[in-house]
Amino acid sequence: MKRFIFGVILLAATIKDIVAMTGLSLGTVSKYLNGHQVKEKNRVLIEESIEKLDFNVNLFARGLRTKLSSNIGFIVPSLELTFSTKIVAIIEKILAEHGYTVIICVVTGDSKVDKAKLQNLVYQKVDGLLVIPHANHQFLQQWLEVMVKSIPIIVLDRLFNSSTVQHFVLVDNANAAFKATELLIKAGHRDVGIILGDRGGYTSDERRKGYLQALDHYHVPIKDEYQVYGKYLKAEGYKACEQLLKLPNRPTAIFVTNYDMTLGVLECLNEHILQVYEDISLIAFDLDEISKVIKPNLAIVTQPVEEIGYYTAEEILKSLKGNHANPEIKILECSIQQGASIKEIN
Amino acid sequence: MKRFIFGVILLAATIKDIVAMTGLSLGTVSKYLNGHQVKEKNRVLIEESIEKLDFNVNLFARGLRTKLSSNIGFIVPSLELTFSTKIVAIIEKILAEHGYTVIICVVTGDSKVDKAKLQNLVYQKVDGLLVIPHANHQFLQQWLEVMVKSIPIIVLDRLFNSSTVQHFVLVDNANAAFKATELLIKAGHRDVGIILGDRGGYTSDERRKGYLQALDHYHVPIKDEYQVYGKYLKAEGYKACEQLLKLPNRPTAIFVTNYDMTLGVLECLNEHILQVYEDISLIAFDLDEISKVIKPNLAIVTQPVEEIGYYTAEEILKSLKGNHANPEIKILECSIQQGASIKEIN
DNA sequence: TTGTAGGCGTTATCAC
DNA sequence: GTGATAACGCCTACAA
Repeated sequence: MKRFIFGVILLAATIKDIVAMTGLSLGTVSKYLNGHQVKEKNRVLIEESIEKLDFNVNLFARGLRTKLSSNIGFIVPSLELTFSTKIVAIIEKILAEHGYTVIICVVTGDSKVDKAKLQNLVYQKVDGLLVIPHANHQFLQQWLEVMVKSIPIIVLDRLFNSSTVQHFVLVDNANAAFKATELLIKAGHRDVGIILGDRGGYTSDERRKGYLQALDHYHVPIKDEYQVYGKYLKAEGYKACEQLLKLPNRPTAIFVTNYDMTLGVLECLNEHILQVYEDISLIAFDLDEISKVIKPNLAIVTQPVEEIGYYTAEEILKSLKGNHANPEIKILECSIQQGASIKEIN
Repeated sequence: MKRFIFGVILLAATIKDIVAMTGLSLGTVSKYLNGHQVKEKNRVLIEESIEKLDFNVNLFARGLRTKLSSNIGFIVPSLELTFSTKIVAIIEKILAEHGYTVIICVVTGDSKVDKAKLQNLVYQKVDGLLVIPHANHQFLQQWLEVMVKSIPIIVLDRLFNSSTVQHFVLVDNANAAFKATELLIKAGHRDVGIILGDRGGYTSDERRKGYLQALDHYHVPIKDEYQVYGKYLKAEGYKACEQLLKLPNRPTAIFVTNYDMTLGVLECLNEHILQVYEDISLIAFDLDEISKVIKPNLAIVTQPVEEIGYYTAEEILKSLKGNHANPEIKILECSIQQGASIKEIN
C-alpha cells in the first residue's frame, strides 16, 4: 500500500502503511509512537518502516483524539520591543527542539479586535499560552482567568492579582530601579527625574517604588513634579522629557524606564541642544544594542532576557507534560551596565 | 444534547449539537458552515443555534478532512531585525482578520537544526509559507523548491533563481543604492566607501550595482578597496569600518547598507573619535526609529516595510483561496530620508 | 505485549 | 436544497 511513485510522495504515509509493511497491528504501532513498551524486534521493524515510508504522525488526526496541537501561543503587546522579540526567539528555539511550534498573537489593546484574535488562537490551536500582557489590559486578564482552567499559562513581565493565573516570570523592577537611582544619587545628583510608563501599571509602580526607596534611603527629598509618565512610547517619552526640562529647577539627572521612551528623550534632548552627561545625566532601560552607539555611551539597566526566555520555555514544557499546576512567581534580577552618561557633580 | 452545566461549558459543542437543536441534517449545517446556499429559514435557525451553543468548528476534524490548518508559517532568519518583526506584525494582523494564525519559525542557518524545524513546521501545520531567507541559505532554498509544490509560498526581501518558487516581494535595492550614493556624490564626495552584507548575496549585489552605477554615472572613479563586506552583522560592520578607516586615502563618506552594520560603524567611529558629518559623512539603511536619536541625525534609506507587509498578506490570502499560482515578482521602491550626516565638501 | 474495534467532528459524495 | 453515509488517521479501552 505504498504511496510513492518514482520516489515522489503522493500521499503521506499513515500508520496503516506501517501496519502493512511490518505485519504488526495498528495498536502496537500506535503504542510505539506514544512511547509505550514494544518488543525490541518490533521496535526495530517499526523504526525501519517509519524511515522507509518517511512517516509522520498526522497531527490533525491526533489532535482530533487528544485535543492537543503541539502549538503554543505567544501573546505579546507588540513586536516592536526588543524585549518581546528576543524572548520570543529564545522560546521558539527551545520549544522547537521539543516538537512544539509557536503561534504569535499581537494584542492591540482594542478588546473587540483582541477578542476575535484570542478566540481564533485558542480554538484548538494551542496547548499552552505564554503572555506578555499589555499595560492595563483588563480584558486580556479576564480572558486568561478563564483559559487557565483548560491550558497552562505563564505570564511574563507583569504581575496581576488572580486566584487562577499563578505562574509568573518577572524581573525585580523595584530593585533595578533602586540601583539605577542609587547610581545617580551617588554621583551627587539630588534632582533626579524619572520617566515612568503607565500610571498605576504594575511595572511602573514597581520601578517607581525602587526610585522612591533610593531617594528615601539617601535622604534625597522627593518631588512629585520629577515623576512623569510616558506610556512606554517614544513620542510620549519626548513629551515627558520636555515636561521635566520646563521645570523651574529642572532635574540634573533622569532615569528613563524603557527603551522606546528613551529614544524620545534622546530626540528631545537633541532638539533642545542639551548634551547628555554635560548638561544632563541619564540612565535608561533595555537599550542594549544601541547604548554603545550613542554618544556618550548610556548607562543602562538590562533585563535578563535570555534567562527569562530559557526559564519560561522550561516551565511551559513542564506544565505541558503532566503536572498541570506548578504555580510559581519567579523573579529574576536585572543588571546595571555602566556608561558615560552620568556626570559626577560636587 | 447540550454540554453546559450552570452556564459552564463542559464540552465544546459540535455540529451534532446544532443538528439536535435545529432538527436539520449534518450535511445542511456543514454546508452552511462552508458558505454554501441554505434556505433563509434554516440559515436563521443555524445561526441562532451556533450563538446559543457557542459553537466553533473543530479545526482538528476539519483539518483531518481538508488537510488545512488555517495557520501560515513565517520563516525568518532572525527576530532581532526590525525589518522582519515589523513585517511579521503587519502580516499577523491582516491574516488574523481572515481567521489565520501565524506560526513563527526562526531558521538558524545550521541545516541540521533547520531541517528538523522546517519538518515540524510543515507537517500539517501550515497552509502557506512566507519566507525571509537567510543570506546564502542553500538548504532552505532547496526545501522551498519542494514545498512549493504543495503549498503557496511567497519569498520576501531576496530573489533567487528557481523554476518553481516564483512569488517574490522585493525592494528596488539597486535604485535605492543609486540614490543614496548619488546623494553623497552630489555633496561633493568622490571617495565614497560602501559597506555591503554578504559577498555574492542577492541583496548585496543589487546594492553594490546601484552604488557602482551612481559612481559611473557621475564619472567618479571606482575603487575596489572602498567596497567592503560586513555580513550584515554589527561586529563585522565595526571591522569593515576599521578597514575603510585604515586606507591611505580613506573615504570621506560611507554608505552602510543595513541596520546592524550601521550600529557597528557608529561604535567604531565613536571609538576612533571621529565625528559623523565633521570627519566623515554617512548614509545608512533602515535606521528608522533611531536615526533621529543619533547626533547628527542620520540620512537613511528606508524600506517600505508597511507596504511590503500589506502587499504580502494580500497576496498570500489570494493564493490561499484558490488560484494557487499567481507567480509574480513585485518590486517596491525605497525612500530616502534626509539627515544631517552628509557634509557638503567643495 | 499485542490485536480489535469504536469514535473523535468534519467534509464530501451521493441520492433524493 | 437537503439528508444519509462513508471516509479522514489516530488513540484507547478492552479483550486476547
